[in-house]
Amino acid sequence: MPKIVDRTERRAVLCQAAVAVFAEQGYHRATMQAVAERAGVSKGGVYEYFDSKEQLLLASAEMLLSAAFGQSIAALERDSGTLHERLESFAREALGTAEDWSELCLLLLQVWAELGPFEEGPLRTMMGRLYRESADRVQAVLDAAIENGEAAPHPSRAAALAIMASLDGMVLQAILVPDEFRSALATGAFYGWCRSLVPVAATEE
Amino acid sequence: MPKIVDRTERRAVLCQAAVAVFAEQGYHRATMQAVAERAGVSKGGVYEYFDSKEQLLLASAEMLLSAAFGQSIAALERDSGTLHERLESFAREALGTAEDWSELCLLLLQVWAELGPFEEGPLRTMMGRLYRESADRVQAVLDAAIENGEAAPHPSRAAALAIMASLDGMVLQAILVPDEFRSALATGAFYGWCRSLVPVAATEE
Amino acid sequence: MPKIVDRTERRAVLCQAAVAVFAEQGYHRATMQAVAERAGVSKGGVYEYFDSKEQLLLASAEMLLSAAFGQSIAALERDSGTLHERLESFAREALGTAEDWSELCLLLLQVWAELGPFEEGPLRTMMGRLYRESADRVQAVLDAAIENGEAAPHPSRAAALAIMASLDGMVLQAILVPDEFRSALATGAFYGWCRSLVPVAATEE
Amino acid sequence: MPKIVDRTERRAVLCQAAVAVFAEQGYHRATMQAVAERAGVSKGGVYEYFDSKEQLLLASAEMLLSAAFGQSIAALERDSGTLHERLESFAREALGTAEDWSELCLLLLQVWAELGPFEEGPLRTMMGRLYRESADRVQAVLDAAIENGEAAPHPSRAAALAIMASLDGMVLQAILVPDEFRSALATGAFYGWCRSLVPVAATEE
DNA sequence: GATGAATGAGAATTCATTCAT
DNA sequence: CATGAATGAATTCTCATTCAT
Repeated sequence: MPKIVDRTERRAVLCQAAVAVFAEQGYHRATMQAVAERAGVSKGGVYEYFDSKEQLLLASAEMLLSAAFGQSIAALERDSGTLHERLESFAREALGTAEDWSELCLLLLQVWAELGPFEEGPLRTMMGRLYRESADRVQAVLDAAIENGEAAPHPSRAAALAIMASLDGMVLQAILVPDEFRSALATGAFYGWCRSLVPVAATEE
Repeated sequence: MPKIVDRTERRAVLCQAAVAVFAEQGYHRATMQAVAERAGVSKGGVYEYFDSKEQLLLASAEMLLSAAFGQSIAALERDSGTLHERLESFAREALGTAEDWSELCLLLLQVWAELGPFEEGPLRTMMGRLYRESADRVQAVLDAAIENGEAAPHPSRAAALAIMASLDGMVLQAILVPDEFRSALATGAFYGWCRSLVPVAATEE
Repeated sequence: MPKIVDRTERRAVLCQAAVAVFAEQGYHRATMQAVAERAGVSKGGVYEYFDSKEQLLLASAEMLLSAAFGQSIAALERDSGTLHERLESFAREALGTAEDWSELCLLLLQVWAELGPFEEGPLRTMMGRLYRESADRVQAVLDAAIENGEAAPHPSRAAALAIMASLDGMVLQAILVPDEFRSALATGAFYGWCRSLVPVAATEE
Repeated sequence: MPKIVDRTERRAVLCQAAVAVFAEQGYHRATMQAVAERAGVSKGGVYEYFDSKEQLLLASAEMLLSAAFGQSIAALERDSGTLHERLESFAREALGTAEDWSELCLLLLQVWAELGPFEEGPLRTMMGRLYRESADRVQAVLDAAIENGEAAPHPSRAAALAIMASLDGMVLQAILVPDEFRSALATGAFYGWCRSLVPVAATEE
């Protein structure tokens, strides 16, 4: 009669611990020991659920990032509200509040550093997929807005990528120049950028 | 009479080797041995010029990044040409050609990952200073353009930070979704974003 | 259920190995590798029980020296026998037999060399405490003997320190001029010195 | 026309520097660099005069110790004064003043630690010779005193070795329990021990 | 002779991973 | 399943020694 544990649940707990520790100490400086302790399990226990540190990073990153990206883009895909309103919601969701955001930013930095210069690798694949999917969804929203005349016709892929790029640039500002980041947040700067990148239809102005 | 060596020159050579190796393998995976070999010196030789791996990263990053940032922003600060022309030059300089750019991007990712969540640390200080200085110089250009009526009055700090953020976001695209990056480059997307972020004066249009 | 190990027992085994290796090769020449091999564990295994080589020396020295000092002084503190008899027992215990003694001497030399010129440091503290405690106990025995008239009244602290000093001087002779040491041992020289340093009461002679 | 330097003079300067550095930092922690700097020469320069660090220790120790031992024993060998007076002079010379003494003690500790458990080795040979010569000279003084009736007949070799041992024990106290050492010095304890170890002729008392 | 840059053999220490219990 | 003791490869950094100038 083996102890019944929900493996999925357990993996999630470990991922959360891993995210916290990796964000705090950096992926390479963090030890499996530290992750295990944070999760309240033994060092060896982690290996019941993940084959290696690398896989733990992969799973942790995927869990956190797909949730975060999904949530913010969902705000853009809502049925209700004008495009501008939804862009503003998106900006608010994406940048969120300082605490979670900070952990997310720090983990992103760690993941980015692990991408490496080569095409291969599961981390690249996952991150690339996430990036493209996110850009696709943003672009779809923009295309729909162009379709129904809310936005002026413009290269929507470029705009989508510009929005993505700005968002990532904000990640860095949050970490590197937090005071500038906070004031940009307060003045709604990121939302403003999104707006500038998406020309509205002439009639709507 | 000891062997004559130009210590500054020597440090530069080591930094170049370090940049290449750190970009290629990642800061933590790279060994001092590998850097030394790349530079054509012995393991111990590196320590004649840098006290630790950390200091090597700091010096390497500072050397590469201040050169790269300086060069591209200089294009923006030129006397000749319209603001738009200079923005385009800036974009071209900043994104440059694939080879050097790639190394720069990869090193940036490594440096970002080393920033850590704490306020302290020489790497943070250096990077923060570089970031602020760059933003300051971009902003100064925008302010001058507003002054002489080339650009419409607008919050220039926000625009400067938006340009910086977009640029950093491009770094990531270059590594993470290189095909999208290349096509964005081909269509002059980054330049377009800079333009959208800087509203021109009504008369000039 | 993890492998059951008695950590205290394990530390003791490692200390014994460390004592042997440090005595044989000298503290600085000895490698952690060598200690580990002597103890039959892997290099990393030592670090499960001691944080550093320095701490290993500290623990090893404390274990060996407190045992050795304690044992010999205990012979002096016995209830039975005259002061002279107990001084002789003490001398015999302290100088013991060649084998253990030699290891003890060699380790002492290593520890002394690590004391350094500064007041601070756990090794100094431990050794200072051990020295004072030993001197205190010897002095207490002398005071008791003065009290009950077995020994003539005399500065007992000075005598205790003289005995300690002579003993340490013997350590050096054992290593440096072993033949003289052995003949001094054979003629009971050290015991004789102790006697000369402790004037007997007039009536007892 | 080679620069004329007095090699013997130069060696002496280097030895003095070596003594200071070895005493201060310990033989193994001290670097040749540090010794060279203290002596005001270049790192490579030391090797003009000594083939290795080990030889530098050997020469330094011999220079310092033979001078120190010689000087104090000379006080014992003087023609003028009673044995007791000369014993007192000896004690004063040997323990000297705190500063020089401290350096001497610290170097002794370092040398002792380098003796190693084996019979061979130039350091052992030198130190053994020095020890025996010193003991011989002390013994000769005692024998002469016995001869002329100043001291009672007694095993003079044992007394000489006891004096040597006590002296070495003082070295340790000076380093390990400096406060006890200083008070022992103030009360003339060491001289007292020497006296107890050398029974005077009955008539003299 | 003197210099100090360069070398490279080591040594302490860390930590992902394994596996006996 | 879970534990945590043990492993050992890998890495940073040190420093005695050499040698071109």
